[in-house]
Amino acid sequence: MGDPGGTGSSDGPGTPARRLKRPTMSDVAARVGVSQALVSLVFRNQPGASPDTRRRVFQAAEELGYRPDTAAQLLRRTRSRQLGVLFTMRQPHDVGIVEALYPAARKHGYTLVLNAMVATRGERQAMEELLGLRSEAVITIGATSSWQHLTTGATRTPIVEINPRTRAAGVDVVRTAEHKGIRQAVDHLVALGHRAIAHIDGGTMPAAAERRRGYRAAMRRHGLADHIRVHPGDYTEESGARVARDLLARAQLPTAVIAGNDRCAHGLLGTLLRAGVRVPEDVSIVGYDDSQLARLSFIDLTSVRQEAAESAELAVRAAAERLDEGRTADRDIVLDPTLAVRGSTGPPRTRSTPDGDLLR
Amino acid sequence: MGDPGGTGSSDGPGTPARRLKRPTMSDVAARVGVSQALVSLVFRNQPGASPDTRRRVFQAAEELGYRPDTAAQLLRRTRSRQLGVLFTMRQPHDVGIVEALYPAARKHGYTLVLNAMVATRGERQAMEELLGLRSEAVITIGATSSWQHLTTGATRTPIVEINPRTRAAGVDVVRTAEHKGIRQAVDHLVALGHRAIAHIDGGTMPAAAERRRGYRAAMRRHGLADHIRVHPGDYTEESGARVARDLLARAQLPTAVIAGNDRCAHGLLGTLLRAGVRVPEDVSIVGYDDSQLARLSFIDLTSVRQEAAESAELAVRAAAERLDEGRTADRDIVLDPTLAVRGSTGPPRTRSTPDGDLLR
DNA sequence: TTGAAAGCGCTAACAG
DNA sequence: CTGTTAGCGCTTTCAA
Repeated sequence: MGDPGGTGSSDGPGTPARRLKRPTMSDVAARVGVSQALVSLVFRNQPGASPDTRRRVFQAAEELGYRPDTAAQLLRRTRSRQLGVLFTMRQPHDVGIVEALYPAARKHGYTLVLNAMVATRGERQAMEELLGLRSEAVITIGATSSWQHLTTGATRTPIVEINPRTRAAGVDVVRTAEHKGIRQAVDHLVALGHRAIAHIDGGTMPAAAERRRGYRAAMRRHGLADHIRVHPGDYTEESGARVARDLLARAQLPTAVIAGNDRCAHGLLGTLLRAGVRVPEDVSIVGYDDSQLARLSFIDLTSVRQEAAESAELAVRAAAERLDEGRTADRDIVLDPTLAVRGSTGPPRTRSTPDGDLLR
Repeated sequence: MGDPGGTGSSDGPGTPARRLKRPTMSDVAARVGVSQALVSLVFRNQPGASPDTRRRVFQAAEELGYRPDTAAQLLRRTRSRQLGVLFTMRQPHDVGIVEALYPAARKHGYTLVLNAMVATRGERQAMEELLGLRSEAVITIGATSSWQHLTTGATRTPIVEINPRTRAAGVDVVRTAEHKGIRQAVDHLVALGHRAIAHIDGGTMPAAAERRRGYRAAMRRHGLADHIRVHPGDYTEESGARVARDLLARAQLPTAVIAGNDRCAHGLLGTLLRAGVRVPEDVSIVGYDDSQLARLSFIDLTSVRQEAAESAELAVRAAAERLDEGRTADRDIVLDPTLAVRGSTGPPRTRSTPDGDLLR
């Protein structure tokens, strides 16, 4: 092996990046003996070339190792048909949405350009790049809208925000009816006989405020206002673990806890189990997201489900409506979550303590 | 709010994608009263424009909402200075590498183009797209090299594979000395007094074969050939959970298990804990990757560490060497892992069973 | 069914 | 310091 296709070692060190030019459409055209424009036709599957020509074009392309140049296509085409995606890789549910975005985009005739938000590269810079790459619209997942000002002016790129952390005007939003999800969780626990139901919130994370409000409202609806306990947290395992340690240090545990998301629930569950607390016998736990984590056999977490595929499809559709159908009014799409009941919730143990009220 | 920047609602439905043309360099140039080329200079921070001109150019650009067009830059520039990244979002360690790739690329003057491998879009298609986007080189993470044939011919794009699943010629590889990692794990366990040390392998996943071989070799080196037990698995939590259930069904548990990666160890740990087995008192567990999972307080997994940042830096450097220094010979870069000792390993309980040998 | 020609928005080389 | 010129590789329109 070593050097297929080339007299090769004429590059020595000190010869930066002198690679053979990659073949262009004109090269293919020349080889077949047709015009370059016709080759373009063939590659775009447009009518107007004889079957024989098509065959010869493809064959020549193959022989030359020709590959269409996206930059040139993008530059010349009226539409890029690309959607930018701004996402984080650390939340399992967000990853699920990204994965679901691929088929959704394809269905609407779009292609995806990913851009991750990582610590060393803010949301803002990522958005900037996406816009430079001719994304016709940008879909953000769990972002903070801190780039709002970037997309002002005459050429406003449509933005669709999935589960945004903050609310912004002039964009489409696809989100979950968080209060309904939380209410289902509370209803489920109350139906099992729980009263002391605590909540670990998500601080400033996406949707955390609504989940917190939903929890309070649902508790009050059941006449359990006195049992409302909100423990500050975020969407990480360690915040769940920390709350677990706090709870363990107290005289009484609540009989049930609704975590801000699955990762937080995981930390709570793991820490409680380690301490010898049984789940759900001693404490019931509910997560949020119904991510892959929740479905693991040894975690088996009751969790509020938001369909990633549905969010993805609706987000792409919202973008397509602006782009292809000229919609200009903002859309606020709210999805109803459902509760996936699993093994982490069950009836509370009726304690034989003299004081009848738990965690009072 | 509703319609900032525009007389607005002249688009109605049925007017697909009629957005105002975005401003170009010429527009900026016209507004300032200089040539377009000069604006280009300014934006590239090249010498050759007066401070005053620069200021005015930037101001005009700001007012117009001008943003450089990447497609045009890419098309015209001799070099794209873009590196394609082919990755999966489901392995925590791989995500860590992607994150580390951003600063590494910037340091060498490159930009990253991400392309995820998801179920509905094979490795091959992802690689195809990356090449179309003018990536000067492609870095893959945990891939199978199934795209090998795509990059043949005269214009070979350099490929750097981080922790590949299969071995290929004509590419650079950055990988871990797996046998050393496993050996450290075995040494650590043996030093603690363990003899019955089992291994859950990773099937066809990246590096699994070498870890398996390394395990066998290390066990033999300690004269523990009779205790070699390889349980088939993969790199998911459920495979660890399944092995845990298998082990629990037997008379004797091994005193220690080395899992194929952290996710697998997590499944093993979680399932054993649920069954009332204590870790590390009854069973010690070692993971592999030292991912964020391993560091969680309630998991606290002894694990073989591979530095994501180091892999990322070396991969970018390998690409840069080919691109900027004309290297043509393949490189095989092997990193030494270290063992991060945490709470999931400890001395085995000396059992009071008449038979002195465990799991015989 | 095919071809010619005109650019997309920018960079790079040169000339003033 | 600034302007002119010539394309990058492709799509699009118009003619043949």
